[in-house]
Amino acid sequence: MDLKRSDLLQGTLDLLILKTIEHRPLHGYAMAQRILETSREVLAVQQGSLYPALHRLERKGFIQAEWREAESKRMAKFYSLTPSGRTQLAEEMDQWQRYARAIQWVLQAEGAAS
Amino acid sequence: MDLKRSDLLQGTLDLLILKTIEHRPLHGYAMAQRILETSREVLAVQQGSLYPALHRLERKGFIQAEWREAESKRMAKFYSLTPSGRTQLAEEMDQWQRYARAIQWVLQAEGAAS
DNA sequence: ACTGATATGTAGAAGAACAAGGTATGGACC
DNA sequence: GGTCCATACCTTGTTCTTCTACATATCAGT
Repeated sequence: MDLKRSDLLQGTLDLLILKTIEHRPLHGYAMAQRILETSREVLAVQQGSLYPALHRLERKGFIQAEWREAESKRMAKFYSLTPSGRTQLAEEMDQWQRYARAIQWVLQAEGAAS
Repeated sequence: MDLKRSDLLQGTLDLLILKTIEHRPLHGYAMAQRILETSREVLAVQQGSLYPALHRLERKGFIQAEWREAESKRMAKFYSLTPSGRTQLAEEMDQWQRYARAIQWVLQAEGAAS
């Protein structure tokens, strides 16, 4: 019952979103599917996390939206990276590598001297 | 001004603490130093994060405290892993590896088909 | 007597993610 | 025509973690 209730590492959602639309615009629903796929079913982004995050990123100017017709023939909001979003993506990738490496170091540290 | 104000990846602090006392008891202050060292100055655990985390972990039964004299000749609270804490550590290490790998997969995913 | 490193702690605020709910459209099937 | 499901968007309220900033005390050295 005291199980982890978090599907995501807090702080990585923005990075995942930005990365997912790096090469082409996508709508929210498709992003979640794509992240689930590329993470091999590990990272399940909830809609209640996704949409607020998209609005946050848009407000900060990192992504911009445009209504277009999706493959399904339904209207959907396609988000694409802005130039500032591209910069942000690069920074967040750096940060992630930095933290992940640092944590790895701690996990591999020797038991220490007596 | 919109800089990341987080020194840590949310959700990893417990893991770092548990790992740091895996082989010998330590007091809080020393844990923070040790994490800073082993992470090569990357992970700076704030005192306002550390002590509440220790109390949380103790309340959950993962660690236990004992007052002892530190090298400095001052009294300090030494925390050690309980059996249940050892199990928890193993689980959190698994989780971390799982997530880190998954995120790496997303970051390395191909730009996708047309 | 003062300073700096050691050592523990709390209060308040911010922020992210989650659970759970709601709305609506298009296609397929009966 | 009616029903169902996958698609697609969104919000509200809650929980949890961490941060900033502060408060306190001891010990060693000057």
